[in-house]
Amino acid sequence: MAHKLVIVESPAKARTIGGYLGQGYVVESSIGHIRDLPQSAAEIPAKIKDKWWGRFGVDIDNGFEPYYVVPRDKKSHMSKLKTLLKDADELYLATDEDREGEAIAWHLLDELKPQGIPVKRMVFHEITKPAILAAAENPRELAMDLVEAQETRRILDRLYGYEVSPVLWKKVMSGLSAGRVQSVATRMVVDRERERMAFRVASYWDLEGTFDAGASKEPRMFPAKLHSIDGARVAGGSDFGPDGLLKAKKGERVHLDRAGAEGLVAALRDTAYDVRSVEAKPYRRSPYAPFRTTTLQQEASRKLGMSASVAMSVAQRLYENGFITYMRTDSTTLSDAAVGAARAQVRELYGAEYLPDAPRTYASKVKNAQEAHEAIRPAGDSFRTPAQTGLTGDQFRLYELIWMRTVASQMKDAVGQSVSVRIGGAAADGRDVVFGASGRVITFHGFLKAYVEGTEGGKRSDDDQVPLPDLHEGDAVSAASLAANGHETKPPARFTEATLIKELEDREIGRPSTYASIIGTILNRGYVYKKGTALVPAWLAFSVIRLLEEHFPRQVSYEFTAGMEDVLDEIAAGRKDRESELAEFYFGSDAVTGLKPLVDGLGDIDARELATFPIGGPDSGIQLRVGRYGPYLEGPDDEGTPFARRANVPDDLPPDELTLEKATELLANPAGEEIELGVHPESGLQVVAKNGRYGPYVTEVLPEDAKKNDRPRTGSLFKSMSLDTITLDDALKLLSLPRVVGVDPESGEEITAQNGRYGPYLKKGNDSRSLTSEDQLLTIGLDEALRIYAQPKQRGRAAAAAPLKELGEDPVSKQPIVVKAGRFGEYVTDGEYNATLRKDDSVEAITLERAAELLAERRAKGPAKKAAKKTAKKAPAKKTAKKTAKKTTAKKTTKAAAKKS
DNA sequence: CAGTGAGCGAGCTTCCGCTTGACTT
Repeated sequence: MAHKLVIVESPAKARTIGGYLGQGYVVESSIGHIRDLPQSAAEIPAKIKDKWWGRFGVDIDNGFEPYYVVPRDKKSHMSKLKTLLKDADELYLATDEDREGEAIAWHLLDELKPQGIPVKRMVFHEITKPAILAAAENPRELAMDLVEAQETRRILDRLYGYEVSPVLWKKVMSGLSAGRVQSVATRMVVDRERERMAFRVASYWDLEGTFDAGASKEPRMFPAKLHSIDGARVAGGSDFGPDGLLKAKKGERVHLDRAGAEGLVAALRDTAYDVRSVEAKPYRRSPYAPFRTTTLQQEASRKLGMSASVAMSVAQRLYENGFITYMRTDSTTLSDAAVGAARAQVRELYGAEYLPDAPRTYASKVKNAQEAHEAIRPAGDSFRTPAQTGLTGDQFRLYELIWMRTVASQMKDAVGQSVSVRIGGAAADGRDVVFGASGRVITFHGFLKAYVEGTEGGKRSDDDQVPLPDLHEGDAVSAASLAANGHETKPPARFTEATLIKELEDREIGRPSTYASIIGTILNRGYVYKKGTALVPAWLAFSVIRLLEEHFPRQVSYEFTAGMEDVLDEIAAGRKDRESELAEFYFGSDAVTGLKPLVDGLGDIDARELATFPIGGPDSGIQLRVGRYGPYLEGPDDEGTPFARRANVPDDLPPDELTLEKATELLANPAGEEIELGVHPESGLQVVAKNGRYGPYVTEVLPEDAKKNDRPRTGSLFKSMSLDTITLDDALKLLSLPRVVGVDPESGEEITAQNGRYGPYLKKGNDSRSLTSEDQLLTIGLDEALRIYAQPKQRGRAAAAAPLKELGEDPVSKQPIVVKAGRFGEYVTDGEYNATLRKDDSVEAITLERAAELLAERRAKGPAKKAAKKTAKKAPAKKTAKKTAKKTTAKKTTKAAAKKS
């Protein structure tokens, strides 16, 4: 039976639209993008693997032509779509009408290759029956310029991420990442912390009083704050800069200290006051726009305490079950049906007096908004109240929030009056002193009756009312009480998930579908960690951001994405082209330095210097260094040699709390967490257990008068031991290592047993043998040791690893294939070739077919053994080369340092 | 950052955006 095939992006949307279109249409979804650049080495097509640009999946030499692949988990879905297309007499590409949606439509076309049937592009911005029917009636052509713009974005992000990340692997730490969005997000967090570190606290005092307007007034008492003295404003928090100094010129502000404030209180003891001025202004507040992704995330955080990712997954469930419209949107527009539903609900719940005459519309505040969807609102042509939904828990609370916000957006303004009053009097010493009071009275609540936005950090909320008595100029008032209060200025607050997302959106960085995952990325990389709701940058982020700022300033500038968006708009409009824009970004032009020359010219970045941060100024002799195992401090030892003593920095110590005082304290007690186990019966020294760079170990505490070259004995805990359970007995055994097992009667050499980097082993001169268990270190006797030495040195691990699984015979080599565990993880081998299991494989799930496939791939790369022999010969040379390279870098560093000094 | 004797299957990390289940517990 022939039908028209309609493809949208989301399965939930496909269900709804299928209902609207009815007979004759089959509506399916693409489930997002269906193709992408190859994500990892395993996905890169064989024919481009050897090209220098192969790892990007983009033919940089040939117009930046992308190589797209259908990822493995999308293949079955694509064959499903192909099957549906076979019986279709028409294809409607109904993906979202934005840059990404247009690209998905084109990918579908390019991959499905429909033969001999009409293909139409169908677009709509709201999922209502009339809108869908109208869209089906009025299809358009694919906008290829828009697709070009999307490809430019995609390729630029790939070049950025895959070119800059490896720089970090080499210079900072393996596995790190950089990207157009995540690096700027990280930079924001780091910059905020830098501001906090540079912040100098200012302290200031003021006076607060309760004033009495007389028995006839209601309210009779009201609060007021000191405003000015002899015509000069009293300095408050906002008058101080981050340097702790007054921003205003002298004379314009009075800076009160404690003595000044308390003196003024005393001088005002008998003062009579009168009202100097009363200024009333109308207060009017319009409702907030309906939710889009970012505002929903912010309010879910402020009011419901949900993280961005939790809010999104709860919203996803609401969407899939038909309670709300799509939750990843940058639009605040409501469909006509939604406006009607909201207005009906206002009339019903609050009455006609809360309903404005005309529907309210909200223009998008987001500059690069693509508006493919509606605002986030309750679904349907009439809204269900939260109680009518039958929802519970988080879904209920989030639905209620969305429902209230949507209804409130169609209500009248809140109106009232705000009043500002000045009260003056003369102090005993003749100074003229003015207090100020401000109040707000809301006479008509309007939308505030339904919805009040949450606030950050104690700011005044929209519906706060502070009533003042009805005062008039010249009225006499008295002070019922006066108090001097001390205050300190506060550094700028750290970002939270919600405020960082807001900042990113304001700067046009990131998209609704990615805001929550951006936070996830910078948390996962260890750039940032959470302390309560605050995002705190790790020292690692300081290193990385410093490198990026110094060497990729354009790419990590806050304006980079906004500039890119402008270019993409030009491409979408057909005024610029992909190739020349990407060429400028990658190779550079007269105006900008390209990414490739930047990366190629990085030879002598001094990784050491990047990771070093002076504490308390350059002359303190104390610095923080970011090492492979986390941050640590270097400071002067007892003889004053700078940077000679080291101490760990606790993982959860925020950078702005690492002051010179704190660093000195940490250096004075570098021990960290020590567990005292008791006294060594022979040496009389205290034995302690602690965590070190190589894991938990025990050691002796040397007395204070120990010579400088005295080193305490140490020993790693066996794997069977733990810091929680270790006893003094265990520790004494560990400290007894290395243990002399005996003397080889043949050579006269001593055989010792000890623990090392590769586990327990025996040592006789330069000849070593691995042991199978750590306990053998304590128990092995001379006879057994000699027996071990009698055998030839084992290749590989001491015990030949038994195969984990036998799979059967390889179809090509006719050899049995087995799975083994190796140093680099599990692998399959037929005895000649070895192939490591990929990410998606597991020992349990692997089949003979898959193993044969892996081995075939491996074989295709050429003879491993010959290659291995070749490299074995080459290897020493390579090592030497590396060493020389290191030396050269070191020399360069010294030169650079010399130049500087 | 406690200190330490090999000889081996290398292979891969990473971007941003668009979407859901697939897993396991």
